[in-house]
Amino acid sequence: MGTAKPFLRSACAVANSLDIVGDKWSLLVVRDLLHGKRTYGELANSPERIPTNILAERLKRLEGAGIIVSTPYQQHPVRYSYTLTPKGSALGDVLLAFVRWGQQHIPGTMSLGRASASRTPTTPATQRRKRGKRADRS
Amino acid sequence: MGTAKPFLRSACAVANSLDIVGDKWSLLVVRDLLHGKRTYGELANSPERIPTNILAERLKRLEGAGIIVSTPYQQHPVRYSYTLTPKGSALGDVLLAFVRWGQQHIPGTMSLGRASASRTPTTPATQRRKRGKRADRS
DNA sequence: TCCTGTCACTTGCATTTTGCAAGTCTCAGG
DNA sequence: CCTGAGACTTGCAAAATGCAAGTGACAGGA
Repeated sequence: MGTAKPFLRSACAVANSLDIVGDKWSLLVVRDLLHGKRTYGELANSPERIPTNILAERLKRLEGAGIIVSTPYQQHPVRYSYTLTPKGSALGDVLLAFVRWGQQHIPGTMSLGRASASRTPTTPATQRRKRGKRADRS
Repeated sequence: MGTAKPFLRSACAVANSLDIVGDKWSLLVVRDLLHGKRTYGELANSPERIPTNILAERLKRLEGAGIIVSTPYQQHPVRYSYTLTPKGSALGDVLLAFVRWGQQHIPGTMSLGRASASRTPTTPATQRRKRGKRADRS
């Protein structure tokens, strides 16, 4: 008997993509991860101020969807470091499309850093941000 | 001088784009419009079956955002025909990025028609679908 | 004329999903 | 012991979403 409902809404790639990352926060988390952020705190401190409960839920969802992986970087209070899988990194192209559209059609917006794409002659990768600006000495 | 808060969440182009089309339905409406659908009924009959109240609201929102325009094609019971503005058509690139990502990473998905982009050597535009009137009771 | 049907929306809720604030846990430092 | 920071959880109140049914204006037929 048939594979039980393979798709949520239809077989359309767009519809299915939106079922995974089609909300207001998921792609922003991916953007931050693409920019090198790795911890919960770094993600929570992005300028958009994602509510912490939503961040926690999105991280679980994205992991469940194979877009990110979490690896413990500390044991006792288990703490995870989040990074993109190839599937997640591939969303860079989508991000880039949004950046281009936004910059072109929403006055005043800008791309805070680059969104990494296959081979695009934009942003000469001249950005080097020191990580952990508040590297607590501990 | 009111502190004209220009941005909802931040100046990031991605965040602002998502504030406009970052929900589960808006981009599907744009997709259909890009595929040539023009009336409320055609949009409502897409395979994803968007709830009619949401469709009505999205159309208003998209028009308010300058992504679509509605022109009456009939007077007495005023009926509108919806079409994309250049700003809306430009979302084709975002759609295309989603299609590519979906096809690559979500097994079984496909692009129902093409999403129109600048210059991309994909999908030789070989689809011609006639609008059928019988949809229910199959 | 009256009845039926279609198209394009609206309205009324019930269910979900956000968002905000505050709380919990664990460990470090003083 | 006390305070504080990091990483999450929990508790709701406030939207947003989804479903079904309703409405208004005709077109077409009996």
